[in-house]
Amino acid sequence: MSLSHSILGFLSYQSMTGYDLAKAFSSSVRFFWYAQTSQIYLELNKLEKKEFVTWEIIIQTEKPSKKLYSITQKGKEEFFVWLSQENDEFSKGNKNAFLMKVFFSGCRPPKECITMLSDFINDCSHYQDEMQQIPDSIGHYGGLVDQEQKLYWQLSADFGYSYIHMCIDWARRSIKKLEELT
Amino acid sequence: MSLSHSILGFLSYQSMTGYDLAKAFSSSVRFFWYAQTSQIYLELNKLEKKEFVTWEIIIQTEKPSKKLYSITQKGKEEFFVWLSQENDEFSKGNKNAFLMKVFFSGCRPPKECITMLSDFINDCSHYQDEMQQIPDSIGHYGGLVDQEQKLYWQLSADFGYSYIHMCIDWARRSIKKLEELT
DNA sequence: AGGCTCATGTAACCGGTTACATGATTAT
DNA sequence: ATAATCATGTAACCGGTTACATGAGCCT
Repeated sequence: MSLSHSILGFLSYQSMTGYDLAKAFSSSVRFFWYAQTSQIYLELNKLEKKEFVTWEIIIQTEKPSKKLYSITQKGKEEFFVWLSQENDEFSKGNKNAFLMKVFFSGCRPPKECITMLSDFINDCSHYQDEMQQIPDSIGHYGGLVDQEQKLYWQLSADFGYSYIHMCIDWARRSIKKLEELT
Repeated sequence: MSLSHSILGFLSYQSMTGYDLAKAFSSSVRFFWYAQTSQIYLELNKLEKKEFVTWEIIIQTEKPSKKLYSITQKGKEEFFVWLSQENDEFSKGNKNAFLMKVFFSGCRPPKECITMLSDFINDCSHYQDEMQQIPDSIGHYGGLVDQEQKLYWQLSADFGYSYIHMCIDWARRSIKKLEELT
């Protein structure tokens, strides 16, 4: 369970509403953890039951009222335990339907796989563009934290850039190999 | 749902038992789709209900009897529909708990993150070694299919190699950046 | 007798998705 | 009016995990 822990992570920066959290997710970590708004509200309820967060109603005059969630001491402890836990990224959790299709593409004309790979490159490029905006939005939230925190944000974003770059390179190489077939 | 479709993919090569499928998965596609043995049996039942597969009991003298599954015409059609469907790999399905930890590591000493990244590199190397064995096991199954099919297997494996190489490079760069902090 | 490979499942659970549902306030 | 933004949820579903359970036949 990583969504709940990353919610705790964001709340450790400052208190936030479910709506704020949804925006924070989509403007920073969505390239490695896309979180649905509805799911965030569900997780907040679960975290409340575990006493990792509390909330208070904030009445606003110009906007609808909102529930401002804060992390508890218990929540902070849970967060730090999670942070220092070992994780095995490579043995589990990699589900790549696209690669599965590549794997099984021997039964159809090479041209179809080339098209699929071209589409993939387009998706990559599109995603690359979207990711360019992430540093801006991180800058927007950047006021909350010190310079050192930003370095870690940068590291995770670098992974994203490197990954997408690798994907494009691989797809181009693959297309070349398939074109040699014909 | 990609597990069920990749089961159909394997069955399109030849008829297999659940046990065979589990071995085929773990010796070929496990680096981008780890499948539990029990899950494979569950999926086979579902595929049977949808009339995508049929089975017959094979009585063996030296070994326990087994259920040999075969793909039906309906199953083949379903498989090809899946193959030619568009997929958006980048907007969904990327859940990376490790990157989440990197993202939130600003609140702890850089040394701890460096350790985490070193462990990550070790995991990568270990995984890299495991992946070296995949071409051999693909060769073992290779008798089933023609040379062209093998190219696609190679492409998907190349993705794996490139990915892991990228991971190691990124982790090394990140460690350097963190060491500059101290 | 003990361990290995071969072989097949069931049950409880869980994180996450999809779709649906609602309502306040502000700006045009 | 009506669209956009702000704001919060529920219900049904689903793919996959974890843990458990069983048993045949072979080898030493």
